[in-house]
Amino acid sequence: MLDIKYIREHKDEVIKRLNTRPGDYTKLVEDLYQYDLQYRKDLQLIENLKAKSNQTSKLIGEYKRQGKDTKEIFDSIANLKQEIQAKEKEVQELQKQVKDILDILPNLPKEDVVIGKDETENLVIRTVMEPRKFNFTPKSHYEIGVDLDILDFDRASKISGARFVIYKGLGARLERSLIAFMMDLHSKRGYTECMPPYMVNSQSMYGTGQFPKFREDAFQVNDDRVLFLNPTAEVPTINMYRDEIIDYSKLPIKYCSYTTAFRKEAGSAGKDTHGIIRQHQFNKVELINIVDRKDGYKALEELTEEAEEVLKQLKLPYHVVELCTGDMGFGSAKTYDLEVWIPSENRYREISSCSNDEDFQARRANIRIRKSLNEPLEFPHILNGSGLAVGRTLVAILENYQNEDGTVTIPEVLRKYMDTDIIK
RNA sequence: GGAAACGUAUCGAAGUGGUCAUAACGAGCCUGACUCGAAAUCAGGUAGACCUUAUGGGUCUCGAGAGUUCGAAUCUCUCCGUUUCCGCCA
Repeated sequence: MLDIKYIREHKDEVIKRLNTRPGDYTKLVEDLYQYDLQYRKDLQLIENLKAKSNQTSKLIGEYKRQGKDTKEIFDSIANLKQEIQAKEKEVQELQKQVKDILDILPNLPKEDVVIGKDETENLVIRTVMEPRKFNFTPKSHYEIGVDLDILDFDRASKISGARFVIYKGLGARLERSLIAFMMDLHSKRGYTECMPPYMVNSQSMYGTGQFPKFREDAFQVNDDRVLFLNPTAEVPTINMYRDEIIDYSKLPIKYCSYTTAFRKEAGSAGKDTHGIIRQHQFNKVELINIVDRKDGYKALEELTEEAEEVLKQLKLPYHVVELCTGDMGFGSAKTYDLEVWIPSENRYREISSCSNDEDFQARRANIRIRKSLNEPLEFPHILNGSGLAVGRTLVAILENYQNEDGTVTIPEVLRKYMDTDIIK
């Protein structure tokens, strides 16, 4: 959520910066500005009335104790009450209009982020490892997976429908090994391991920015209460601190959370229908940082390098892309994507997205930092990054490590987890 | 699943319709005094949000929401959560 106070004083700048994202935010921000202006005007009015009413009500108590007559006071208070009630509805309505707009405004892109309309204008920052030259035509991961009988799409669709898969045999073990490998790596480097709940409430979905705008992409569980399947470990991990005041000495807070993530993939019908690139259910190790606002961008570089370390150790070719304003997520102020080389597609595909949301989520989730007793509370910067998407990492391994005879060599760092050096 | 109790500040806890909500009483924490230093003791201080032409003034918050009332932490309803006992279960 953007800071309403900032919008009041920098309306035109806010419009200009938001409009570097897709869509036109001019009217929305102008409306917001007007609603807020009227809201504050009415709020003052009503607060004055309430002050008067509070004072008068106190008099009743005193008069009664002293045995005085209270009729006059009752009359004057009845009038006040009517006035307040009439005005209160207006104020609440205005307040709701302000909040409704604030809820759906995305974060301001950081000033230095490259301005562009979509992913074609993203900026490649660095490329690590040359893609391997194949002396045969590389197969796709789903061909490899089916041929080796480690991925089963047909039966998964019998059980659950489209966009589900069954990992079998060494496929299942590879997925499990990757999770363990990633968690081991990050926890050795200062991240606290975390396995949060897979079902979250709507306040949590609001706190990290999924709701209200992206409600249609969430799986909803309707039992005797309403819960949502975790769409990314970012949601439960960051919401651990919702409505909490964190002591400055606890910073930086760094978690690596492993969860299965669930997404409806609403609006991506027809995209990546083959294979496991885009599933309703997938495993992900997520890195979360909560840091002082002055450290946010240093932390973004470090977090990105931490995610890159996974690819480096697996010896997978990748590049780092700075997303342009047109391709950034809702809450992000600046994002680096890691894209891994996919031989069968002859291109790089996203395998991690590392963002600094600055105080956008902190403000929504009401997470604050106390530096000292006589300083006002501050919102921290909150960062998230995949470290990595496990299913897509498995895809990259199957494809990049495939051999001409249809077998797949296991990357060295995974062999102790896999207990074998080849899938055949 | 059955039964009951409870939700007040950092924690414990009092308050059961106005006179104690910045909030009693304990504890913790911070500052100062005493001390070579520490402990002990003593003194003071220890919410947050919002509005405001602001060395000041005001509104809101007792799990959340709604209701009754001139007035609600206190009474009523709904929801959420926690704990205990029984049942069931990995």
